[in-house]
Amino acid sequence: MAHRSPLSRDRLVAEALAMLDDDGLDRFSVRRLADRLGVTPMAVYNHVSSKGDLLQAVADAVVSEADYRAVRGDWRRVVGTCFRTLRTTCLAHPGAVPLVESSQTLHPSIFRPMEITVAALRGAGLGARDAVRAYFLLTTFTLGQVGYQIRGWGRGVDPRAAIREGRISSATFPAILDVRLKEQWDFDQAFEFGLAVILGGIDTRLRRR
Amino acid sequence: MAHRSPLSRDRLVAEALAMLDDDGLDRFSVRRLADRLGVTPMAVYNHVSSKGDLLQAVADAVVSEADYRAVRGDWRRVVGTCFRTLRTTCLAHPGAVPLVESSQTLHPSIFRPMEITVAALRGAGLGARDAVRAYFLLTTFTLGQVGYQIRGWGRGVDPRAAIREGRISSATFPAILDVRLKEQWDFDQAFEFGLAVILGGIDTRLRRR
DNA sequence: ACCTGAACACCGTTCAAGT
DNA sequence: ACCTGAACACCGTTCAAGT
Repeated sequence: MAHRSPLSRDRLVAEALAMLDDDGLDRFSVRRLADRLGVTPMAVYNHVSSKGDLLQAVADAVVSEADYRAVRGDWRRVVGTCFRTLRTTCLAHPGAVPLVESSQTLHPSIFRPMEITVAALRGAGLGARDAVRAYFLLTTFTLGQVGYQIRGWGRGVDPRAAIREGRISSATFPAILDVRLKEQWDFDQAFEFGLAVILGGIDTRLRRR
Repeated sequence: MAHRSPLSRDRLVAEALAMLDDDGLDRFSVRRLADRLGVTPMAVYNHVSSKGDLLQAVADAVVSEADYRAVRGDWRRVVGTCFRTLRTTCLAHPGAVPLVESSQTLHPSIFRPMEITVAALRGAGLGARDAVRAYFLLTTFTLGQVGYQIRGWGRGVDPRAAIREGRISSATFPAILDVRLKEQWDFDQAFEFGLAVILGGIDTRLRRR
C-alpha cells in the first residue's frame, strides 16, 4: 500500500485519523501507521515529535472540523446548536473521541464554543463565573455522552443483562428493572433530554433574580 | 521490595491501585507491578486473565468503595447526595478514574446510584425512560467533571494562557477574556453549580405537567 | 531535508518446566 | 496450585548512516 506522495504532517494526521476510525485507539501504533503509509516507522519522526504529539494533532483536526456558524435566536437556541454541533463532530470520528476527551492543550477552535456559550449566557444575564461553569457543565455532559455512546453504554449497564449474568439480584433493584433499557435506548433522545434539562435549569436560574 | 505474603487477586488489585495513584495509567504495566510485588511478571497471570481483566477489577474496587447509605429527604437531596458520593469516591483515586470512565462491564455497586436515582425520580413523577436519561445525564456530568479535574482543566483551556502562547488572538474572543479562569476556578463550586442546574432543570420539568 | 537499518529498552502474553 | 525462565511478537524512540 505504498503511496509515493511525500510524507507530511498533514498526511500523517489524516492517515492516523482513518486508522483510529478503522481499528480504535487500542490497536493504534506508530509502526502500524508507518506500514499503512508504506514507510519506515522512523520516517514518522521527521514530521512529528512523538506519538503523543501526533495524537494531539489528530484531536485538533477533529475538533476544528466543527462549523459553529452564526446562529440567530435566543441564547437557548444559540447554546443548544453549539453543543449539538460539537456532539455531531465528535460522533463523526468515534476512534478519535478518547483523544478529544483527554486533550491537554486544546486546539484554538475549541475556544469558539466557549466564546459562543459564555457570550450568550452573559448576554442573558448570567455572571462571568457562572457562565464559565455552565460551559464546563455543557462540555462534560456532551463529551461524556459521546464517550459512553462510542464505548457502548448499555452493554455493561443494562440491569436485565446484569441479572441474567448473575451479577446482581433482582430483589435489590426494583426500580431500574422497570426499564427495558436495551430495546428502547436512543442516544439522540437521551442527549436532547439532557440538553433540555440543562438549558431549562439555567433558565430558571436566570428568572429567579 | 519483596513481600513474602502469597500473591492473590486482591493483593494484585490493591497494589495496582496504589501504583496507578502513584504513577498514573500511562506508566502502569504488568511487569512494573510484578516488580513492586517482588515477583515474576508471569506470576500475575495465575490470578488474573489479562491486563484488561486486572484493570477492570481495579475500577470495580474503586467504585464499590462508595457508601451510598440511605439518605432521608426529598428527591433532590437523595439524588444530589448520591452523585456527590460518586464524585468523592472517584476523586480519592485519581489514577483509576480513566478506568472507571471507560469500564465495559460495571461492578454491581454502580447499579446502586442508578437504582437510587431512578427510584427517587420516578417517585417524584418522572417517567421511566426520562428517569434513566436523567441518571445518564448525571453520570456523564459527574464523571466528566472528575475526569477533567484530574487531567487539569484550565491548563489547556485557559483563554489568557492561550493568548499568551499565541494560540488565539484576543480580538476574536472578547467574552471569555473577561474571566480570570486560572486564578478563580474551583472545581467543587463548579460541580455544585452544575448539579444545581441539572436538579433545577428536572424540577421545572416535573412542575410543568 | 528526508528516509533507512540496526539497535535499545521496554511491552503483554504463552509455554514448558520446576516445586 | 502456584511460581519461574526463556521466548515470541510486539511497542516507542534514538542514532548513525545513507540520498
